[in-house]
Amino acid sequence: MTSFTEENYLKIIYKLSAETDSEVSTNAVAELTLTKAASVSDMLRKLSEKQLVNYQKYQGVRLTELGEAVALKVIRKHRLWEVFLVEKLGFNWDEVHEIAEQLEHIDSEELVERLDEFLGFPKFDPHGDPIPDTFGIMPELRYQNLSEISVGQSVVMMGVSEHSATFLQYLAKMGLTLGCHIVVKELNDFDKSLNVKLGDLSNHFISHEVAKNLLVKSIKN
Amino acid sequence: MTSFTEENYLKIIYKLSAETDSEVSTNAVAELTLTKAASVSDMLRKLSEKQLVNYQKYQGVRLTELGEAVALKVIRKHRLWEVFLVEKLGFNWDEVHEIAEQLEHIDSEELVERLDEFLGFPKFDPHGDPIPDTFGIMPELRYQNLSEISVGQSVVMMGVSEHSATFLQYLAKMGLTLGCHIVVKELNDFDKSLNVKLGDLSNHFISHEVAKNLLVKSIKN
DNA sequence: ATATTTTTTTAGATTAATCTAAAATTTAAT
DNA sequence: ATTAAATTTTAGATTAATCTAAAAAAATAT
Repeated sequence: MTSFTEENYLKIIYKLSAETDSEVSTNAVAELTLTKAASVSDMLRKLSEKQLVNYQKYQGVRLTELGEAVALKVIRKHRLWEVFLVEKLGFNWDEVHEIAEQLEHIDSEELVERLDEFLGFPKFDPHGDPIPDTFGIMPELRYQNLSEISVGQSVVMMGVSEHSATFLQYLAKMGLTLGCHIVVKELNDFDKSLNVKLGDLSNHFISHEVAKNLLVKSIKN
Repeated sequence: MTSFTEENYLKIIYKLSAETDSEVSTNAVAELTLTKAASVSDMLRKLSEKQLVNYQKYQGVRLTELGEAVALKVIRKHRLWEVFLVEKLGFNWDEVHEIAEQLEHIDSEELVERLDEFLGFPKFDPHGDPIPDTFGIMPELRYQNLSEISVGQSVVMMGVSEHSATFLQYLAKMGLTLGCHIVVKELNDFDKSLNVKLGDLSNHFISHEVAKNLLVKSIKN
């Protein structure tokens, strides 16, 4: 069995591995778990004993296949519950993360499968993140950041890579929701900020910081 | 804040208090929490410091108003989630207890209220137990046990006072579900077992042990 | 190549929840 | 009203997860 705490470590190691595609450092894990490096060292030793990670002192950590399977199950549950909260209970996309952080640790395979079915086997969560299937398989979607798009291009918003409530609220207020069309009108060289026109024809100023966290797909002409 | 563990203690003290309507003994709590009396003593001291229970050494324990409010919130969540699992996800009534034991500790007022609304503000859970409202108010329903019903009487099944999966499966197999009509045909004096006829006209033998755990309401003629 | 800085690990404590064994208190029985 | 039995509490350990401070290792800079 994996504890609530162990699951959180695995989830975070998974996330960091996916970003960097190499060994994950103790400090990086400490930052996301909101603990100290000393605590992480302890936990990595323990996860290593349980065959959930490959860990060599001072050399960083990687998930084993087993560890990755556990992490993907937690991520699957997190994302399915987020869909439930938004689609069925009417929460906004900026309100569901904290609750899903709790629900993701509920332990019942049967529950997950029935929830999946109840929701109509969704493929993406309310932030556009893909939902792993029962076998932990999740399509790797290679979207671009809005910050990489050149002037004149049209794109569709497919996801966000930052999930804080303030960020999500800011986007919603601007009308930036999943699926919306964006045309890059101007790129301001000095700070890389953008002027964009949305599908509803409204114009907006988007900072580079924000643009980096918007995942988009080019529209094929 | 109350921990997962503290909430379980409060819930169990609530249950035992409701049954006996007097101070609850350390041993009784130990039995239901599946811990030892020594552990319970420790926890009672701690809950007492937090003003959640009134506790005098060697004299048993009672919930304070605060403690009762917390217990009722947990019970509300447990029963609402059970309704969700049965009504929305299609679980049987004997499959939901363990899962609800986990879900009842999810901490979000907003979630509970929205879930309640989503379910249509149910008044009873799948076992016939009443669901406390937002304010912790729960009608006290004075049903009779089937074991107290005399020969010739007609009753409707309103609930069960035993929630184990085996018991619930046994009832379901016999056709004893909430709302079903029962006529007591015979009382066998030597073991107090009953012969009954159900609404579907099937006849059944019911042991005293089972009859004691069936909550019924007389039909007014 | 050595010294300095940064990162990581170890050592030793702390907190929550539990346990066993022993002591204290209450209840029951003669 | 004692004594015996049952219940409850305390004392002292244990486990999981965390911490701070110090030591060790790795990375960086001169």
